[in-house]
Amino acid sequence: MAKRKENSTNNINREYITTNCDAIYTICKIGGRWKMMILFYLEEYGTLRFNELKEKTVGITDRMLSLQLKELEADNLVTRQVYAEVPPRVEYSLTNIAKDLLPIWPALEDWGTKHRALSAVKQEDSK
Amino acid sequence: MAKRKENSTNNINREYITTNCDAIYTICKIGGRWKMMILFYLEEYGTLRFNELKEKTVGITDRMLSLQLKELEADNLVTRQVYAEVPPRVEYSLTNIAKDLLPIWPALEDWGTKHRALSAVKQEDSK
DNA sequence: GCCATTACTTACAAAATTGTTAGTTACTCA
DNA sequence: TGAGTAACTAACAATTTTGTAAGTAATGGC
Repeated sequence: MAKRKENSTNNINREYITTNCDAIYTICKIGGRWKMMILFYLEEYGTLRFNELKEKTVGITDRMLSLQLKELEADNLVTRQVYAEVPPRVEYSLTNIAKDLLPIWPALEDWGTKHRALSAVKQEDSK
Repeated sequence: MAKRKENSTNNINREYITTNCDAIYTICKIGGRWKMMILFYLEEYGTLRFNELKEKTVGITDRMLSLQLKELEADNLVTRQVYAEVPPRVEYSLTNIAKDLLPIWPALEDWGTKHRALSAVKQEDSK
């Protein structure tokens, strides 16, 4: 997200919706293109440096990784540890509240798996 | 979503990610601005007409409602019943696979509630 | 014939997100 | 002196999503 126009209808609608529904609020927090992948890898490895995340996250660019990490940090889902070295070393890891998301993951995956299978069947049917 | 450019990096990344992670796939299916609200109201009322959905979904326009419903239908989350009357009557309701999402809802809400509370505290702290 | 009704669609515009390319910083090591 | 490194940032462009405003169709009732 770049800065948003405070008073655009678009932004007003988003605000209204996320303020009134905590489930949508949740989806918004993790809905960025690369966010769930980042969370996933941080969960798997515990702590990762910028470049390590970049290698694992196929297709991501420096810029997007930086943006997504910054948002995750601002949302308190990820912590950023800077070591005063040169070249720099920066380590990212999950916060506790981010870890609280993990139990929901399997349910999301299962539904996705099921839905995908169902869609595949429908595709076949319509041949 | 309007039609996508098949071979844009943007689209390729999305495809790749959603193809390789069912949890992200799930989030994508329900991530449209108004989709969760629509699903929510259909769950609450069982069946709703276009205009009924529009009244309940504060801020939505005809166009957006139409778009979101069309995607939900294409994704098999919503069924569309047309009655051959004039003026037209069209009724929307949830499919079974959409209903399978409902058990995940509370977990999403709880996390959102918790995260929001935590953020509020942080706001206070930094004053 | 004219209006009202419902569920849309169309053409356009604004806003938000994502991607591309080329830096920058500050220090270390050869 | 000059290259190399890690973790970024900046300027810009493309793509995607969302919103605005104005129509359309078919029919019943006046």
